[in-house]
Amino acid sequence: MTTAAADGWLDALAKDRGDLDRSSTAERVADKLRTSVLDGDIKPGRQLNEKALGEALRVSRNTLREAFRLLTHERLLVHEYSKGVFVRRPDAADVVDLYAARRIIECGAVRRWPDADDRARQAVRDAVDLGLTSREKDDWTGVGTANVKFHQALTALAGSARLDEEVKRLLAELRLAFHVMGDHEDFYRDYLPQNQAIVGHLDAGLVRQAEDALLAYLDQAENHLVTGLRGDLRGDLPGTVPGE
Amino acid sequence: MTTAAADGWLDALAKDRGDLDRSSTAERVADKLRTSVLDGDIKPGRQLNEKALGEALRVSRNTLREAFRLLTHERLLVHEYSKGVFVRRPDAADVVDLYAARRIIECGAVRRWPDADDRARQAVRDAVDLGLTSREKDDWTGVGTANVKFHQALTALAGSARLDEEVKRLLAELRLAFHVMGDHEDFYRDYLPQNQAIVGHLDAGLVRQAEDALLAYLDQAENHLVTGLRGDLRGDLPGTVPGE
DNA sequence: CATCGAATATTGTTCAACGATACTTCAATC
DNA sequence: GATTGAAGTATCGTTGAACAATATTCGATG
Repeated sequence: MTTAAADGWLDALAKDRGDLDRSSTAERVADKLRTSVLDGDIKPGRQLNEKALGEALRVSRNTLREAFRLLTHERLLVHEYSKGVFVRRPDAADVVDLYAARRIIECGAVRRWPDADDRARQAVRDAVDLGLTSREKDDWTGVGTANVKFHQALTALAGSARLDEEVKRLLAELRLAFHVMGDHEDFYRDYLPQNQAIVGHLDAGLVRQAEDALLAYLDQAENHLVTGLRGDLRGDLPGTVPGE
Repeated sequence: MTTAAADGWLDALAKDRGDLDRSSTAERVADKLRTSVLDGDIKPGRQLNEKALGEALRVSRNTLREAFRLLTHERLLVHEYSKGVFVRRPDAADVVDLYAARRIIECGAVRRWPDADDRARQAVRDAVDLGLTSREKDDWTGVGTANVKFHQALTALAGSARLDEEVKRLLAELRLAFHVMGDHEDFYRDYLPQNQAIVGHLDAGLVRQAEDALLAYLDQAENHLVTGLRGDLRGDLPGTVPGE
């Protein structure tokens, strides 16, 4: 046995290496576009012109299209044949679908709290703590990201990387819905105490109550978004947007 | 109002139209490759040469690469930078991850049986019936597809198209695992009665028992696959495969 | 026999070109 | 005046070629 347990530094290197070969230009372009879309710099419904974007980012149309594929699969962009790609514009039906999925996944994951890995459980507590400290500093953006971390941590209780990926996609898509209805920054303010309560129940061993609290949160958040989107009845067109 | 509620035939047409614009060569190539991979015609671990495949399918490298992207996102192919794309070869860890996800999603969906749509419930029963008639005809391939349909129907109880898509991907990936361990065609034979039992419990209103039966099935199937894969210790190389 | 390095093969990326499709404009028709 | 139909324009879809970057093969060398 040359690969004894003592010299595990090889594995450590192998793990770090994962960030090295992430050098595909298409992925880098996708990263750039992803943040622009998620931050709301490119509004939902807006078309992404291949030629213009390619010239702006200094990449060829082909690589740009590969980046489009990546983001299309993440449901951040929609591709209409012979028309082009557009920033996704989720509607009320999408939000209902999204929350149906979240209910299944997150509640199922919470239920596995007793069987979950210790680090996974700690990550849930950490996410709530991060939200608390962010609130003390009046950093509401931080509260928002902490909330996302919280739900990702809940999902991770299930111990499936594939599920984690899917929830990541769902939450990113949800962020698009926020931008459609105009980005209320105070959205997460009311939900921090609920996250706290969920963790409290879990640490007390009351898994069922935690699940109910999570369900209540999801119902409330869904309702918030759906009513917000229903009130936003301007422009059914997927393509052009008046602004800019 | 010219578009009165009376003439809803327009909406019906609009719904059917969805199949018309699905005409991208990259997608058609992806369809072809997908069936080849899922049917086991292209073995897991095998590399897909761009030039050779492009000439065989009469498409350019660019479009072929777009097809690769699609299938890579479906986790049927893996892309190693500067080395090429290979048919995915799931290992035991993958199967464990896969079943962790299935447990969460399918059990959560089953639990929503009482709230589910009537057609969704009927689809579950139909899938079991299809399995029964296929078995009577000794059509074991049909039994296999019926089993897939059954679990997709269970998932559909949740009412989320996104969840349905994810489960579709999970099941496709699982099919790859079958091919890795050598494709036991009698795999589904033992599981048909279990599906029957699950539906029986559901129709009797015993949702909890149905969930337990589903869990038992998933444990059993996972174990089946994991032991099958652990016994298959030939070739860690992702690329070349001795055969052909 | 291990190592190094050249030759070869494959992938990564870009570009230019042309056909196909959708959108726009505007005239013709009822 | 509204609808229909026909150019014209802009964009996308697909291809082929080209070169750079990287991996693999294989022979030479010590």
